[in-house]
Formats: sequence, structure tokens, C-alpha cells
Amino acid sequence: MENNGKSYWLVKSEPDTFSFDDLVRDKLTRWDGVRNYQARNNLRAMQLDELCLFYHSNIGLEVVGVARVVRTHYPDPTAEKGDWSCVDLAPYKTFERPVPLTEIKSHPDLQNIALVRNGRLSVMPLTFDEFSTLLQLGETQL
DNA sequence: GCCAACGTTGGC
DNA sequence: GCCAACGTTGGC
Repeated sequence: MENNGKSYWLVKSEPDTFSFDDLVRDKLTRWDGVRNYQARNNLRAMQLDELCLFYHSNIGLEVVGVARVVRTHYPDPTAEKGDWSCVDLAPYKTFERPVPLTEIKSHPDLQNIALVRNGRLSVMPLTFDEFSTLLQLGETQL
């Protein structure tokens, strides 16, 4: 895998609401309901076919897989008011080994990601190196 | 269940 | 435009 100019992302979901397995089962999901401007702007920056790591918050607390952007941003139909956006995601790869938050927090190359720095942001960018490091920790190749 | 961190709201 | 109050997120 090489750095090809694409951006990389990480999205959070509570697995009792919507887990990575749910995404695998459904084959596609609308990533809606985001009501935070920074997260929304990140959604709007996603390009077709870019990859998102999928993190389970609250329960699990681990990165479990990779999703792919299959439709770029469009108005969030669940928003009754306000200027909100969503994208469509499809499953891309399940991690061979989930990567726990504790490991991310203690990894020297992952100290700058928002998961560590700002625990509340639900859609965040990753650098190519961060993305690659997490894949490696997940013992997963694309 | 608690609470820290963060974002939003609304009075001034 | 400031800031206190409030609500939400999410790790612990």
C-alpha cells in the first residue's frame, strides 16, 4: 500500500447502535446523524473510495475494520433543521486483530490523532502514516 | 454511574 | 462578543 494522495479517516460508532458487523451485514450504510461542525466538515472532505477506520466507542473501545466511502457528502435526511451532511460507507476489510484504545494511547506514533487528543470528535482525519500504523497493529493488509 | 472535556445556547 | 449554564459524548 502506498500513499497515493488520498485522505484517510476514522469514524466512531457505538456498536450496540451500529457495529462494524452490522455494516458487513448491510453492505452499505448512510453515515448520518452527525451534529458537530468539525465532524461534518470532515465528512464533506471525504472523497469517493477513500478509506475510514471503524472504531467502536463506549463498548469495545477498539478499531475493528476499514470502510470505504461509496458516496460523497449529501444533505443528511435525518436533519430536521440545520446544514448537515452525510456520506455512504461500505465495508472494506475486517481487522484480523482489533486494536484497543489503550494500545493506541500508548503508541508513540499515534499521539496526535483526535481519538487521543479530543475524545469527542466522531469523524476525524488520519495521516497516511497513522492509518498505516493502525493497519499494522490490526495485522491487516489491504 | 460518574465525571471530564468539549460544544452550544442564550442573556447581557 | 463574552461567558455562565447546560447538554452530550465517551472513557473509566
